[in-house]
Amino acid sequence: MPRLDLFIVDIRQLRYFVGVVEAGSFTKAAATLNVAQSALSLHVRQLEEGFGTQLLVRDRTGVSVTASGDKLLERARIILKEILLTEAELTNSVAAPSGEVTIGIPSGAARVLSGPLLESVRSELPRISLKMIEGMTGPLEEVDGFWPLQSGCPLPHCRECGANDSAGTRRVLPGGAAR
Amino acid sequence: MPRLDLFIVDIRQLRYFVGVVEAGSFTKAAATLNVAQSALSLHVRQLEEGFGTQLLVRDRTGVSVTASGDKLLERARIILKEILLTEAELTNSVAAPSGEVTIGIPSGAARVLSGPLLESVRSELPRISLKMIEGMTGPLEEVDGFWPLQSGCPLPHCRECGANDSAGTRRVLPGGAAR
DNA sequence: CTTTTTTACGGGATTCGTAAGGATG
DNA sequence: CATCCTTACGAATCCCGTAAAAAAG
Repeated sequence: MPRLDLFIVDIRQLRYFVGVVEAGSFTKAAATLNVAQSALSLHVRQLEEGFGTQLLVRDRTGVSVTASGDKLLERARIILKEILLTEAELTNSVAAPSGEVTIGIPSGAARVLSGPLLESVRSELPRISLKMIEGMTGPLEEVDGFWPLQSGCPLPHCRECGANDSAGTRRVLPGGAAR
Repeated sequence: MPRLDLFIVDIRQLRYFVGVVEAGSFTKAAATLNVAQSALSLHVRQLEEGFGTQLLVRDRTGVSVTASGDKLLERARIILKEILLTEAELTNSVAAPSGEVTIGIPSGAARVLSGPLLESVRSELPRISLKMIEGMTGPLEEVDGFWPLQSGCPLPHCRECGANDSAGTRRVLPGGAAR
C-alpha cells in the first residue's frame, strides 16, 4: 500500500536546503554539512516534488534560488530558528528535579495545603515523591533529611534567604522542605 | 561509528507529541493519528530522552503534561503552524509557470531590456522558455501565441490592463510589471 | 479484570555514501 | 576536460505494527 501521507516537510530537508542555498552549491554544502552530495540532491529534489515547484536553478557554477525557493528559504529559516529556540529552552532548563521529599506541616496548615500541594507537585514535578509529616506543634527541628519550617520563609535552603539549595525545589514547595 | 548528531527534534515527533497531549492519552491519540500506540510511546520517549526531561505524566486515566511538557507544547504548536503556513504558501501558489513565451519588443527597447529580461526570467522562472521578436515598428497584432505590446503596459494579458493572462507572467517582466 | 502504557521483535521502507553517468561552459 | 549535479545501488539504519508484558486502580 503506497504512502497516502500528505507531504510534510522534514526538518532535515529544510536544513539541507538552507545549507545548499547558503553554500551556493551542492558540493560546498556537502562539505559543510558533512553529507554526501547525493543526499543533498535527493532531499532537495524531494522538496521540489513535494511542493511541485522548482526551488533551485542548477548551474555550472552552482545554484541559485527561484522565486519559490526564496519563499521557502525565508520560511525555513524561521522554522529552524524556532526549533533552535525550542531546544535551547528545553535543554537549558535544569532537568526536572527528582528524588524524595519529606515535609512537615502543622495540622492546621496541612488541612488547606496538603491537597493542592500534592496535586501541584504531582503534576509539575512528577519525579518528586512527596511525603508529609503533619501534626507537629512546636518548631520542627532539622534532622537528616528533615528540615523545620521557617517563620518568614518556609523554604529550606532558600536562595533568597541565603542558604544553598538543591535544584529547583524551592520553587514548588510552599511550606516544605526538600532534600 | 555511532551517530554523533546533536539531538534535533523531528517534525513527526512534535506532531505526535501534540497529538498525544491533545487527545489526553496515547491510546486515543493513536486512533486519531492513525498510528500504533507503540510508535507514539517510542517517539515521546525519544523526545524525553533527547531533552533529558520528562514531558508527560503517565496515569491510568491517560497523560498530563509536566512543566517542561507544557513549554514544548507551546513551542511545538508554533513550529507546526509555521510549517503549515509554509506548505500552504508553497503549494497554494501556482506551480512555477512553465511553457514557451514569445514577446515582441521594438529594437530600441530590446537593446536595454533583453539582457536583464532574459537573465531575470531565466533565474526566476526557469521553466519558461522565452523567445523574443524584435525589430517591430508599428503596433504588434495578436496572433495565436503572439500578443502585441500595449502602450502603457507592455505585458500581454496583463490583469491590470484587463486582458486575461497565463499564470504569473506579469510578475517578472521588468519591462512593465511589478517585482 | 479492565484500561492504559511499555517493551520485544520482525518486516519493510528510508537514508546515506560510493561510484558511475551527464550536462555544460 | 574540468566541474558540478544527477542517478544507481548496496548496506546500515530507522520506523511501524503486532503482540506480549507490566502497572495501576
